[in-house]
Amino acid sequence: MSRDRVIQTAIAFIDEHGLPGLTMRRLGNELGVEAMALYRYVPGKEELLDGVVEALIESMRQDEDVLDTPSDGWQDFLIRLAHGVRRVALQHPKAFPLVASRPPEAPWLRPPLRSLAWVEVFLSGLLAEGFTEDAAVAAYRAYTSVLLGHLLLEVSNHGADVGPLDALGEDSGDDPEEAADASTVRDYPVVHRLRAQLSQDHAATEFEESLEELLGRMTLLRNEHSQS
Amino acid sequence: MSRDRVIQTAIAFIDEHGLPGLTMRRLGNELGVEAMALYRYVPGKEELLDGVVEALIESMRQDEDVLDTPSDGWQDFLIRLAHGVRRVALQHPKAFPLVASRPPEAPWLRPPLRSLAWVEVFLSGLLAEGFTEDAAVAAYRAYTSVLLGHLLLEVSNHGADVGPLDALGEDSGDDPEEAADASTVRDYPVVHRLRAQLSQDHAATEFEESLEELLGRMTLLRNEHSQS
DNA sequence: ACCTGAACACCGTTCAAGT
DNA sequence: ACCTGAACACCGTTCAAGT
Repeated sequence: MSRDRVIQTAIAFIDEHGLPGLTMRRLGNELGVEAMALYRYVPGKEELLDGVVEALIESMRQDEDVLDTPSDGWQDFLIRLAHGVRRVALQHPKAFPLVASRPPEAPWLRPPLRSLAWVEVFLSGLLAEGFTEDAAVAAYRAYTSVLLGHLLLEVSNHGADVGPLDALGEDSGDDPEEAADASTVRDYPVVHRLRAQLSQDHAATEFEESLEELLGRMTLLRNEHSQS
Repeated sequence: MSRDRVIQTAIAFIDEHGLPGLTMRRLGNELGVEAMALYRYVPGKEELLDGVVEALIESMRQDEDVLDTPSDGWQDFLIRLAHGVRRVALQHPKAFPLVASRPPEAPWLRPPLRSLAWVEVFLSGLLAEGFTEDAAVAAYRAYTSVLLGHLLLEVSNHGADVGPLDALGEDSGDDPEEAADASTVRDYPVVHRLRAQLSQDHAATEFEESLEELLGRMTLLRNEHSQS
């Protein structure tokens, strides 16, 4: 038993049962122990969740496709990092919203790149590639904003169920074909007509396009001299 | 007493005490009634929160600067709408994350524009302005993604405190000057050096810039013939 | 018609006590 | 050193009972 085992088990539990299902008592049970025993390894549930977030983003360190430092240009570097974050999000769709919703340690540690270690990697990578300090910081802000918006939406279309409360064994219930019941949709003719298009999943290509756009914006940033 | 009064009181309560502080029992108390009385107006806490989300975004209807239909071009239309959403987010920073985290009724009702009514307004506005159906749908996706990413980050730097759990009367504690304690920051030289820049708040101008970029992308979308 | 009291099955967390 | 039992102060929710 160790802090790390507690946190890894919590991640597995969230993946399987959803965030609202995670309980100190149930997590203890999963580990073959009473809930009170967990307090030896973690100060409380809040800190457990912070540990989960940290473990998730730190898990990118094991990802060989994510670089510590640019080796083939800053664009390649940022693309690899973005895909690394996306992989984490898609592997843990029910846990990822925690990365967005836990209060950050500092206002400038922005989800989803919210550890000092990764911010350091990001900024020093760009500086090494010729970004000014102001441009690197501006790039960090734009980058996190795009990743957060896209991944949160993508993940919510997978296993979301992330609200502050929700049943543990919730059976998905309604036929997906008629979610947001049809009688209401019919009152909105354009939505009704575009139903098919709206339901299509283009998350992957949208991600690539947003990323490309973002890199384009950064190229401009990089070549500006002053950044207000 | 009415469903609406319950929901409005819930919003005010969240604004003041934070999301984790909201409890059926405390909300009843706020209304001078026992918790059990609320169940006459709302089926449960889940539905209460859904009602809060709906009330928040529907409150934009009262906003005179937000148009129902484009009157001065689609760009003006979308800019007004974006500022309307941002105003709601900034007026209710502690409640806004609910808009992002409640499971959407359908996968194509994307936060923060997650009501049929507003999606209808959005899409029919763009169609009336010469967008093809595919372009309008693609625009909806890009637009929601940008708004969500930016506003969630902006709001989390205001009154966030939004995690699934948190103390009610949490005293903000640490000197903001030294959040994420300094001894650790010193281990990351670039972050340490760029501390000042990282702490600056450029949310408003970043918002305008992202929006401008987004509209630029949409102009291209609008002029394409086929959209895969 | 609207609200309440009492109860149920849960929570997170503390702490003295066991081994 | 590590875990447990019992307890405390809360939750959301149900339901018979009050007025």
